[in-house]
Amino acid sequence: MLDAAATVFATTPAPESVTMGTIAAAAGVGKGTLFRAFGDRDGLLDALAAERFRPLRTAVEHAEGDFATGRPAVRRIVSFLDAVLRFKLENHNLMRAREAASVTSRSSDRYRWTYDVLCGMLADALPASTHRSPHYLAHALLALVQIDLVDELLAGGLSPDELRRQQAAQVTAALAIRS
Amino acid sequence: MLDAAATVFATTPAPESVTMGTIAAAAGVGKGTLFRAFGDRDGLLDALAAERFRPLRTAVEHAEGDFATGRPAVRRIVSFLDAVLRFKLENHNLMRAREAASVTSRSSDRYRWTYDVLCGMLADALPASTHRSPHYLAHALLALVQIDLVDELLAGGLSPDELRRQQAAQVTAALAIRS
DNA sequence: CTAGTTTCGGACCGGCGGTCCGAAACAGTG
DNA sequence: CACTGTTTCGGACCGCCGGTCCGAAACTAG
Repeated sequence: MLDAAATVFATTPAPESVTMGTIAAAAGVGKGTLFRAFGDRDGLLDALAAERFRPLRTAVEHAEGDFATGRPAVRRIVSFLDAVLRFKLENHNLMRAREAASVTSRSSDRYRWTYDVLCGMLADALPASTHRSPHYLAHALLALVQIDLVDELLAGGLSPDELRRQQAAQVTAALAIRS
Repeated sequence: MLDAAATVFATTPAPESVTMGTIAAAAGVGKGTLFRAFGDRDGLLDALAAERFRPLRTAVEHAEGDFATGRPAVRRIVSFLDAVLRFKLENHNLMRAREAASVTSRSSDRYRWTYDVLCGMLADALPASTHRSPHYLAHALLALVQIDLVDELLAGGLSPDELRRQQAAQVTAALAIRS
C-alpha cells in the first residue's frame, strides 16, 4: 500500500495533483482503508517520507561516517545539511506533494528532529562568545533545503551538483564568526 | 473593496481560513464581482500585497535613504532585506493567507522584482573572484524572509526586533567572502 | 450452517474556489 | 415618460477533494 503510493509519486509528473482517491485506486483499495491506515493525507505523506528518511536518521544516530563524534563540528554540519538536501532531491515529488497540502513541514516530527540535531551540532561549532542564536541559525540553515527554494533554483538552471556546492559554501560562510 | 479585504485580514485571527465568500460578504458585494475584479484568489491577495509593498518599491527605485547609490553594497543589502522582513512582519496575516493557497510566492511579480534588485546589489558586493553565484545567494537570502520561517521563529519565542538583529548578522556573515 | 465480530470499500457529505445566467441598473431615443 | 439595447451585478450553482460512515463481505467459532 505504501509501495503503491510511492510508485504513484515516482511516476506522476504533477505531484501536487495526486489525490487520495488516485492513490487508493492505485493500491487497489478503497479510500476508507487508506484513511483508516494513515489517519489523513498528512499521515500518509509523513509515513512515506519517514521511510525514505530512515537511513539518514540512523546514520546520524549511530554517528556513522561523517557524523562520527570525532569530526569537526563544521564538517558534520555541512555533511548533515548536504544529506538532507540529497534526501529532498531524491524525493522531490513527494516533498512537493507535502507542500501542496497546507503542511508547513515545520510541524512534522522529522523537522523537529532535524532541527534538534542541527542545534546540537551548532552548539559545538559556535564559540560561546558570539551573539548569534543557535535557534535562529538552525532554522535559517534549514530554510536552505526547503523544497520550494530547491525547486526554484533547479528551475533557474542550477544543476543538483552545483546546488550542493553552493549550499556547502553558503553554510560554511554562515558559520564564519564575525563581530 | 480592497479596503474591506484588508480589514478582514487585519481583524481575523485565522488568516488561512478566510474565504472568498467571507471577503465578498464583508465588502457588501457578490462573489462574482470580486472574481471579476481580481481574476482569482491569488489576484486579490497580490493586489493587496502590491499596495502595501509600494512604499518600499518606490524607495528603492528612487534610491532613497539607505538605498542611495553612494552607500556601500553590503549596507544596502542588509537594509533591503530588513525592509522586506519588516514588510512581512507588518502584513503577517496577509502573507499567511497567501501561503495557504498553493501560491509558492516565488511565482509573483513582486518576488521576481525583489530577486532582481537583490541580484543587482549582490553584483556590487561580491568580488568577481568568488565562485559564489549571485543567483543562488539571492534566493538563499530571500529564503530568510519567507513567512513560514518568520512564523516559526516568532512562535519559538524570538521577538521581532531580535529576529531582525539575527537576520542582519546572518546576512552579513553570508556575504563574507571565504575561499 | 449460523451467529458474532472484524475489516473493507465506495457512496456520500461539507466546504471552497470559480462560473454563469437571470435580474437589475443605466443610457440613449422619440 | 416609455421602450429598448447594453452593461454590470450577485448569488445559485458546479466540480473537486479531503474526510466520514454504514452496509456488505470476510473471517472465526461453536
